[in-house]
Amino acid sequence: MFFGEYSYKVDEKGRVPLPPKFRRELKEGVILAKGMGEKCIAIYSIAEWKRLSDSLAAKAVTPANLRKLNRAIFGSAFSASFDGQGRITLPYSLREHAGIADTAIVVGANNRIELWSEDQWKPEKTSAEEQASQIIESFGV
Amino acid sequence: MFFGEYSYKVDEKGRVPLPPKFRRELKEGVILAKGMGEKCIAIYSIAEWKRLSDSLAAKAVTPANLRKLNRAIFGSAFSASFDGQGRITLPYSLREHAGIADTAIVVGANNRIELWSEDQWKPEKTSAEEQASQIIESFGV
DNA sequence: CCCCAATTCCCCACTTTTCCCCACAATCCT
DNA sequence: AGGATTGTGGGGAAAAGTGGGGAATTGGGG
Repeated sequence: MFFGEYSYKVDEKGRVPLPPKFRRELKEGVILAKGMGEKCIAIYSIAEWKRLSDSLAAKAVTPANLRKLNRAIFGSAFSASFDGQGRITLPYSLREHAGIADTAIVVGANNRIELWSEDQWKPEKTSAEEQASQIIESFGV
Repeated sequence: MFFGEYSYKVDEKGRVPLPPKFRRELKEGVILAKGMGEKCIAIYSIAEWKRLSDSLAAKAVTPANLRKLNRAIFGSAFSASFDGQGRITLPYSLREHAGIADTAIVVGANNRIELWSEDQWKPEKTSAEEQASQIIESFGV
């Protein structure tokens, strides 16, 4: 389970550290993927990635459908592992998709870690918090 | 279950003690979160946090909705544990959100502990007491 | 086929922050 | 009154954040 919000520098080589608490759950490496629907990078543990892609594949009804799905899912996914300093290297295509230049906001989101550019994260954060407090108000959690 | 109101110093490192009575229920550590809607820090036991986040996540209707909700819930949460002196360290972002500088008011609120700055707490306290007495009146407890 | 350039990967180094331990004064309980 | 617990402060060791260098690898061009 991942939580918390952190800010890290991305160096010229596209390397970014993850919080130590996250690393401890990800010793065997990670899968990087485009954030589906959002302009961010999604990071999964290997196990979680398998679970996700399996459950997605099970939903494909026709073979053509499945091939297309596989292309979308696996085509934008990369595996990565940590260097001695606890950093992973972000492929250029993903950095570009998320608009990440020299600073990355690392957000724990339960079963997933997300990387955002500062500019994209600010509005997303406020709108997410608005939605959450609306739900709290109306359902009285 | 948490009761009472206490006042503690927050030192330069952002550490704050919790009342011994609270600590005894929280030996396995705590989850710190933003008080949604209020300018305070909310503290939960691990078990209570899981219960809350699960019941919130259950309210999401679409996958995009759930992703956003997870961002708000998990993104603003941090885990913390006690040092040998019974203190926890408050992340800077949470201290800032609550406006806590060198003094924290610790308030027991049933399933939750809240940390307030002195300035924010005073008006909140009076308005909470007013509302409480109104509610009690109208329900005739 | 060989060589060179560009990239990737791994290691090293430095600075800052965090974490854990120790210390002392005040308070509470017996 | 005395011992144990609690509130508060600080120091030092360890870890984390950041930056860079050089060997290994890859790909393309001569």
